[in-house]
Amino acid sequence: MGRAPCCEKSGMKKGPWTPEEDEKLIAYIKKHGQGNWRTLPKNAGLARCGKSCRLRWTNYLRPDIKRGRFSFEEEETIIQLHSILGNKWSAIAARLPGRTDNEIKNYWNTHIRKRLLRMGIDPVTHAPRLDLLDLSALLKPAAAAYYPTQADLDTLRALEPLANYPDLLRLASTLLSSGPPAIGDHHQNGQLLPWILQAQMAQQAAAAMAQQVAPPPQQQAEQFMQAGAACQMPDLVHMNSNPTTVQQQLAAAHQDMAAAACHSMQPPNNTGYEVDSLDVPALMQMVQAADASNLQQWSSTVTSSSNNNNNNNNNVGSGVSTPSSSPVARLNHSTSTTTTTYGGASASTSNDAAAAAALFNMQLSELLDVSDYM
DNA sequence: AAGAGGAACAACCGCGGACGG
DNA sequence: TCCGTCCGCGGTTGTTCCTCT
Repeated sequence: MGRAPCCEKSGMKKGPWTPEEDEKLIAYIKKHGQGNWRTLPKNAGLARCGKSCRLRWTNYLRPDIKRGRFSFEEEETIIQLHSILGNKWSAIAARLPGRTDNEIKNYWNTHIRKRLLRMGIDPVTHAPRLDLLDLSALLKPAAAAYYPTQADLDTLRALEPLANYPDLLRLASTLLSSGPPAIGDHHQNGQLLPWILQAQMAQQAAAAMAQQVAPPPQQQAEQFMQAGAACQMPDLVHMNSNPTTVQQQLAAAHQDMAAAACHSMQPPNNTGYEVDSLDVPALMQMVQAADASNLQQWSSTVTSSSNNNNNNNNNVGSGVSTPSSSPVARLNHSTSTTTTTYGGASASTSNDAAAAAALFNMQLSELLDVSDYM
């Protein structure tokens, strides 16, 4: 299959184009328009193959090409579209007026891809890179105050099943990247073990519940709501002490994770972003309402959303969100949901799973290095 | 100031679908 | 239906520019 490269004929020039060649090509296309690329070079007096002419024209000489740095909105659009379309550069370029597929592809490979990798996000799947999440690193921030024992390492090993919940792991990654001080606010002296232990309890409880006859998701959500209400746990530091029921354990873990999420979602003060005050109780209630299966379902949304072109999807789990002002947001968001605040947007929704998803949904704007655009 | 290494970008290569004879 | 050609796409390479030491 395939065909022989057209440029292998003798006499065909390769390499960078000269201004004279550019002028010839532009003049010819202005006069005759785009047409048969194979015969064009001969007619235009160019010692190039038609393919080379076409690429030069479409990627560089076309008058409607917008050159220069990609705007933040363009970049966000690219990431959003890439999470849906994959490496369909031409399809992505079709939604970015003035940008060529080649330009977008190059920009992706040289800028965005590296940035996502730095953030621990797989640029192919747009999911957290589980292979890079070294759970032992969870202990490092606390190492100064707490030297891990063998039992702690066993605890970490027990956490392995959490890989089923990549978004929780992303949360852990975010915790790591946000550093000990933010965590220390809720965990004394920056110790992560309480959080880890609670996550482990959540995992065990989820397994225990899975062995029971699983009620419908809505019923499960109600159970968690009730459990959350039964637990008096505004005290985030001590709420993990002696939970007496499976539901309490789950609720406790969920609550602590919510608290951690609240902290992890607060961008550093020097980003220039303004974040509305977080309604922590409301957030915790949402997390309590979202059972493990819902979270898993939410996580799986990433792959399902990339397999269909459901314009109603909110891209939950993709790690990418888009301001409502962007072209993609106009495409994908049928509601008037605002994404500029973390807590308020979801507190009023009746869909608990979606609310939890929104809770964990990271703002791309904050994840990206905004200073590039300052 | 000069060289090395990395980043950025333009251009090339190979493949495969579409289409007409 | 088959075959050859055109065209476009995605991946890769090569060159230039920039930064750091």
